[in-house]
Amino acid sequence: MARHKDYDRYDVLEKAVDVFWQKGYKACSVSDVVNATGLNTASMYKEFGDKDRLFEEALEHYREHILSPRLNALKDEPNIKGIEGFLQTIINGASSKGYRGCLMMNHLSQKNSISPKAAKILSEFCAETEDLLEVAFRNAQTHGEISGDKDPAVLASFVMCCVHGLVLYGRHPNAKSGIPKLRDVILHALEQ
Amino acid sequence: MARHKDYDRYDVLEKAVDVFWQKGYKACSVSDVVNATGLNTASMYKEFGDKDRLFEEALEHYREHILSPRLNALKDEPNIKGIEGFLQTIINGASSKGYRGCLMMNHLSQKNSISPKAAKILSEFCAETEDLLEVAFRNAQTHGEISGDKDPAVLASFVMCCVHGLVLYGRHPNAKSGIPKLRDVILHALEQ
DNA sequence: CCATTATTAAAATGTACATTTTAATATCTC
DNA sequence: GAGATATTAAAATGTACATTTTAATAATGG
Repeated sequence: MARHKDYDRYDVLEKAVDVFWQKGYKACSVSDVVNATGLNTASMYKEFGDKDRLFEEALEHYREHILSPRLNALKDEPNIKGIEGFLQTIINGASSKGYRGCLMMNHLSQKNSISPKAAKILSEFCAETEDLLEVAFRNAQTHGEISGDKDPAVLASFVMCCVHGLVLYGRHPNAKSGIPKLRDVILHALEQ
Repeated sequence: MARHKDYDRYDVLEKAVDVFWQKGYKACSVSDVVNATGLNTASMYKEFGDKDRLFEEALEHYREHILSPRLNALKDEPNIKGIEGFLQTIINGASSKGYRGCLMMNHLSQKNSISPKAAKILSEFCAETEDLLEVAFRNAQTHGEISGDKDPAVLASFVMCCVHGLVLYGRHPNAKSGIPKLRDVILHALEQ
């Protein structure tokens, strides 16, 4: 048998996520990832195949370890409370200093530059989130937390749209201080 | 004296906007622009200096000929009607087929890849738009179109955030059909 | 129509990058 | 510890790209 790997796949992906997040797919070279991880170029290619696969794995890692935990709140409490908690998390992020947006949403406008599989990962995560929101809104309606007139699908779409907006709007350094105030405006749209 | 140019600056910029819009700054090579315009590489560099300046000029062209006309509605009618009209324009765009987002907002998540001047153009346009919205909201309040309790700056920030959201959310082919329905939800957030 | 100057076409330069190869080295099993 | 096999370091390959240069060509004013 042969020696063991000198690196940890998890650690490598953490760093890869970091660099892709910071620079974006096109502007992030394999060398950048190699430098950030300390890993050897050959090992990088042996482990991941090519840059596309590396990015796809980084996206999966990001979803699993960064995004999914945020959805758990929505899964555990599929009601208004869960929705408000979810929204608050996004707002806290978007108004925080050094905010870098979301690795996935940052690449929505670069769908043509990434691999089809990577593009699919983005789309599917967004769709999954919107589905969870819709379920939560439907529950909220059943329990009288929101008006029966509302369409849960439309509200889910609205919140999703706001999330996209917050994530992008949070990139304006000047706008940050106003972001927390948006919470009540957004929630008000759900009422009556 | 010497011969005249064989190309038209306006036409070149139209095409450049188109290609940068389609591919994004990093993924769009100078050759791409050269091919799209039919212009010669040397002429391109003679006319614009380098890729950064070309992109900056494309952004200015885009602002002047594509974005500014949309703001005129808001300038001409700085009130609820103007705001609703502005929002409707964004919604129509985002729900249209083959939507490519906004050349400026597409690059918000790539601010690190573009020149500082280009980044400034993005920021300033967004700030200008938000200012116009705030003025319109203030007027609307003065004329009793919205409640006196509301903070015009917060509402402007909210609409701006929704615009960012619509522009990004419109990139999901599946979400398109639901976008027009968001109009009423967004407007409802402004009421009472 | 000539001299001037700008525009062009095409090739050249140099760099950054994705990816591969080569050679050396480490460690696991037996 | 010997052999097998994987991991590494470092150099090499080939391509894409931003930018420059060279040489040829066009058209304008006098």
